[in-house]
Amino acid sequence: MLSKKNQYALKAISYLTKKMGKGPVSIVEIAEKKKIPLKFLEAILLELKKNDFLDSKKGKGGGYYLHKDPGTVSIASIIRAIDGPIALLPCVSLNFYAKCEDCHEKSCKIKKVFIETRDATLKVLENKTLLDLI
Amino acid sequence: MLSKKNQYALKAISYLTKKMGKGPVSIVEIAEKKKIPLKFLEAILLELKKNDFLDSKKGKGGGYYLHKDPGTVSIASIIRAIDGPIALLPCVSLNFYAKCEDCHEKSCKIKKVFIETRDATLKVLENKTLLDLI
DNA sequence: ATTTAGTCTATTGATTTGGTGGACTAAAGA
DNA sequence: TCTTTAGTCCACCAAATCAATAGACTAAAT
Repeated sequence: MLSKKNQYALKAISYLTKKMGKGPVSIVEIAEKKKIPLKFLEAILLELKKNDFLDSKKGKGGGYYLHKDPGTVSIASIIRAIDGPIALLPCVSLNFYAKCEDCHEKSCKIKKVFIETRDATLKVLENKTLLDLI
Repeated sequence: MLSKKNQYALKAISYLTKKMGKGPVSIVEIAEKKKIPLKFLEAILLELKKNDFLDSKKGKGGGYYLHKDPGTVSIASIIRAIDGPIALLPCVSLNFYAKCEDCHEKSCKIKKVFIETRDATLKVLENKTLLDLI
């Protein structure tokens, strides 16, 4: 399951996608509209900004906004930025690979099942973008 | 990602599937062969037994064994027994459904994406069985 | 009766999750 | 230039979960 943080992140960025082109949106507005704890959302938006999904403007009239073409931002990339691996096993993760100890069998059948699972999952998540959230 | 517990569970049950028909296998043997901490494995096997995946025999010559047709035991069912939900959001889980607060929009687009994801994932995990692990 | 092997309860240390509080900095506008 | 607005950064926290471990108990075989 995705963490609450990730669920909030998706709600927030989806909201910003809808509001795209209408100028920056304040954290307070997003928090109220999407019912997300303010300080928690603060941290989440900052993280999304550091991962280059969002940009922000300080001071009056400031806030966060999406600065990328929403059609090019995959849902998979957002999940990876917030929660990390999408694959169910470290040894089949494309972006967070870690070899599993004692899996000396050259062709681990467990691995095979989870590669197939990963591919099925990613086929959806890599091809869905922010546009699919609005 | 699957918990370590779940990874151990899969290794253990896969080992027992290979050894099927050859009588009970002791926890100690499984622990050594699959490099799983003994006491942790103990708890895991007990849980798998309580979920009716395994049966056991006490005393000398005892141990754990698979008592079901391995072709009928899906990988999805094992994951659910140990880690719980496979879906990425509570509100799209088939077996562990929980409604998400404040998702008053009748057709939540986020939900839609994750239903599709769930279905793609389950299409693999529901159709792979213990036979695919050996 | 002894050995073997599973069962049950409970505790534990480390890490992650889901937050909160408060000080600081940059920008706009009067 | 002062005030207000709004993002940034740091530090901390309680509760839950994870990954085990310890030890006493029970059932079966010889």
